Amino acid sequence: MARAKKLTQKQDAILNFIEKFSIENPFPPTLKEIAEEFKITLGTVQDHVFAIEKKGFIKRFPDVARGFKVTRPGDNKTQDMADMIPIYGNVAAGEPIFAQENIQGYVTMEKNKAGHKIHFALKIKGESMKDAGIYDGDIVIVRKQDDADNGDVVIALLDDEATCKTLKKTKIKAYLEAANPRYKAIMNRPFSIIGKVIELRRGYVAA
Amino acid sequence: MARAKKLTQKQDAILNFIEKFSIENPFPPTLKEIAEEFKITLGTVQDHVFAIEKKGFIKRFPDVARGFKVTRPGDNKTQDMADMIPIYGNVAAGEPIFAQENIQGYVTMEKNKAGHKIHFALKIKGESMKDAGIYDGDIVIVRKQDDADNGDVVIALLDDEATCKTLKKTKIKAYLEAANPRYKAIMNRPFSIIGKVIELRRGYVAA
DNA sequence: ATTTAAGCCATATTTGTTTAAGGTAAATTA
DNA sequence: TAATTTACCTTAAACAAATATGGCTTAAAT
Repeated sequence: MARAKKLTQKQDAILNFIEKFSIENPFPPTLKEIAEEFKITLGTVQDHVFAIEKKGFIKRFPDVARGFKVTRPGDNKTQDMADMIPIYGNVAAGEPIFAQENIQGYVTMEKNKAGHKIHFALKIKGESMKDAGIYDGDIVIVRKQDDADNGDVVIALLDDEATCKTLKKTKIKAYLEAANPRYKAIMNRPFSIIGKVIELRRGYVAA
Repeated sequence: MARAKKLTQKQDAILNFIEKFSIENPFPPTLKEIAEEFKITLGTVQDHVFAIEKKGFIKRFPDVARGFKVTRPGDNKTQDMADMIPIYGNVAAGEPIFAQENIQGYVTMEKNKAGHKIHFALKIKGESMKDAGIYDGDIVIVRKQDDADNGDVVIALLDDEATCKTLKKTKIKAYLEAANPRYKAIMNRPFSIIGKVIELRRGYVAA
């Protein structure tokens, strides 16, 4: 079985350069540009690139200018670009949540292949989800959807206020549960789900 | 004032192709590839590309193969504001942490705040920081630095293994503390700090 | 009515980029 | 010890790709 061999130091450095270059520029480098970076000759770069390819870390497109593709074994994720998605502050009841004035900033997120504006972010207020590791001030990234599965952490609209809770579904009914013993479950009030939490982010840099 | 003019249908189609091609391949197309796609000649493509550039939707790099950059005047929020930083897996003692083979993926991060390659990300293993809201499988974003303040969550090198702990500093000595009563503080072993945790990310999408 | 822009074409030239083919030396592996 | 791998080199040739000219037609703008 073609097990992925390890790269040598030099090969690793060159792979690094190719990747960095590809991120900082809209295209991969040429062999010559690699040669210049490392102050070696074209022929030497050929050898290195060939070796790196043989070990399976890049794919080459024959006769194609800048024809590299970094294919780290075990990572099929195409890292193209990022989207900026808005962070909405938690607002008082009655006020519109998705208002332009309510945007507190942006976070970056890997671009999703399909949907476009289906994500947004929300700043968490309060301690009701503390036992699920979601703290006051944390930011959750939400995928818009009007239903979710049992046990999902969701953003629900409750009396016109957005709240973060765990969704519980029984055969009889659905309800919202906090992750903090000091809060009780919300059983008999109407709510609607506006999205599912797909990621949590917490900053440690002092405000 | 050079206001951004609108593209014609044809120009828009070509711009779209360039963008799509750049996403589906690791490099932008050549003029010839565009010509083949639209069944027009090279010269015609030159005209179109020149027009598109003049209207500010792409940037061209002179004499550079595949030297395109799509710069839609609308989404300046997208590209230039994010950096891709690598996620390193937690490795066994003795093995190099910052090796290419150890990169498990990438996360996006807002650019600037600080310098360039001073950030990396690490996947957390274990429950030792659970009471600080850092769970197994979470990803922490780390700023490289060899010292930190009392109370900072840091990544430390302990017997050649990277570990996430809270740094405690007394007048007498510095030590590492877990955030889980089942783990005791690491008091009398040598360690070095490799970075400070500045952000936490947790994915909720099913594995 | 003249100019400008949009779409097209063809050909030639220059530059960019990859590929080919050979060689040297030191370190590692069989 | 012989064979392989790594890391370099040089030179030439082939191919890829961008650029330079120049010319054609139609529709819209001044």
